Amino acid sequence: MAAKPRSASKRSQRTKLQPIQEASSEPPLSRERIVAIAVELLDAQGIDGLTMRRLADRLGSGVMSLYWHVDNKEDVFDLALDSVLEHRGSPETGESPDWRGDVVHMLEDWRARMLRHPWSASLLPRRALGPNILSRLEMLSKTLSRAGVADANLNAAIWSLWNYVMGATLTRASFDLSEEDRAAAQQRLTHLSEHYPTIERSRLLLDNDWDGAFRKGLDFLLDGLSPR
Amino acid sequence: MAAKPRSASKRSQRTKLQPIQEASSEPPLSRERIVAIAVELLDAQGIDGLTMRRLADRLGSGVMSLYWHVDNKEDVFDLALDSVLEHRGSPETGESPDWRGDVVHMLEDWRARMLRHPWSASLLPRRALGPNILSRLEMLSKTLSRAGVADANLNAAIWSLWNYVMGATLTRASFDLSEEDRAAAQQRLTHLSEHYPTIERSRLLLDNDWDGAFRKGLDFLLDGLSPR
DNA sequence: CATCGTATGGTACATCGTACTAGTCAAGCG
DNA sequence: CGCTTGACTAGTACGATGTACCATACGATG
Repeated sequence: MAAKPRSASKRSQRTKLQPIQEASSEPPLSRERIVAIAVELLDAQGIDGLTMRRLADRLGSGVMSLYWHVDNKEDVFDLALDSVLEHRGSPETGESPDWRGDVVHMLEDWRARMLRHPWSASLLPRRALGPNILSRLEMLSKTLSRAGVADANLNAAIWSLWNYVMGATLTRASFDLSEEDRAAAQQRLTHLSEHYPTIERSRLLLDNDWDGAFRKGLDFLLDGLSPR
Repeated sequence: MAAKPRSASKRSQRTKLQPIQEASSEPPLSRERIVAIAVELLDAQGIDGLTMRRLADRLGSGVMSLYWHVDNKEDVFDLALDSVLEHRGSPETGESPDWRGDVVHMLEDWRARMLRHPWSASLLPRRALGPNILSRLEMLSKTLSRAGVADANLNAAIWSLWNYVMGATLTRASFDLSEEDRAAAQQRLTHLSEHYPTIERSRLLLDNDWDGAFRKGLDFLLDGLSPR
């Protein structure tokens, strides 16, 4: 009666030997393979490009076979997101004297990883507390604590940095997707410069130095966070 | 042959008089009515609860009639989002001496509006440069400029605040939706306190004072932004 | 009366996620 | 050896969805 395993791990505990799987075509299905191909598909076709049928096609399997390894499509999204946020805890946990540099480095890596897969930003609005995220939060917490941030401010400080990174990534990803919209917006804006004179003058929407702006804003925030 | 109007305004220019529309049941369709009901539906049923069929039902119209007023479902989402972000430019544009208070007030209003419609956060990842957002950016820009932020830092400052608000709203909305997940996470975390000792100790995931944390983080950021 | 722009809505279709069901194959056991 | 069992694969089918296409209705204008 093949009881469908509960939502948790049903991954092959890889008993003795995998049955040779002659070189014919496809390796056996596995969560890892599903997630990997899902990410490929998302990278290539965007968020709407991922359908269970396409995923199965690319894996050379039947559609319903996926559901043995995965609960549903939501599950695929969650796994794909988590795989993008991968983070191996730095081995030198916390004796570097340059705490600011450490924080900046970790957060820039975080942002860069997500921007390499722009669809990940639009998946953020779902619960996302996988081990990778927790590990990053832990690193933040430890470093800030070490830097002398007061305990009463610690949580607020962590969330501030998290929020900033999420917002910046989201903004960057969505603007990147629609370069022409931005042009159109600036167009409209120039046309309506009577309504929005200040942002028109500062060319807010034409400024393309996203990385620089991210770094600068992060510096503002860290300036404010630094214990005085 | 009834050329379908281009994507722009086809809204009734309300020629002379609407044809009485006897009290039978429904007022005529209009963009405004569609958006209003869409927001109701989204509030009640969440993002997946909005379907064109349901929308038409609630409006007492046929499904395809919607498409006269609206390009497609994406369009409905965009309009709904914009309607949530409504912003009437403050009449006292910029002579208040308390620039910090002005900024905080506007951003808190922004966040509050979005949290009143939690689905709006998950719509953010799309291009969203409607007039309401532009108006808020303009206000930010003007106020910061008045406060003495250097021109070279102005754009970065604006984006920092924007990013922070977006991230904070997104985080808050997604955590709010899954209270039980948070409990489960903290459970898992307590269990794995060896891996995440610092955030376990600071009870990061149990801290419920979102409003306070938002305000505190905003203060950090504004501290860093303030010209020295 | 004829024509046209505005507006409405029914039918139909392709596509989606996935429930249900049946199948295959290897390992364990009598 | 045959039988069972459990891990895994897959075809079929169903209900839901967005929307293209088409027919229609009606007031205003000629």
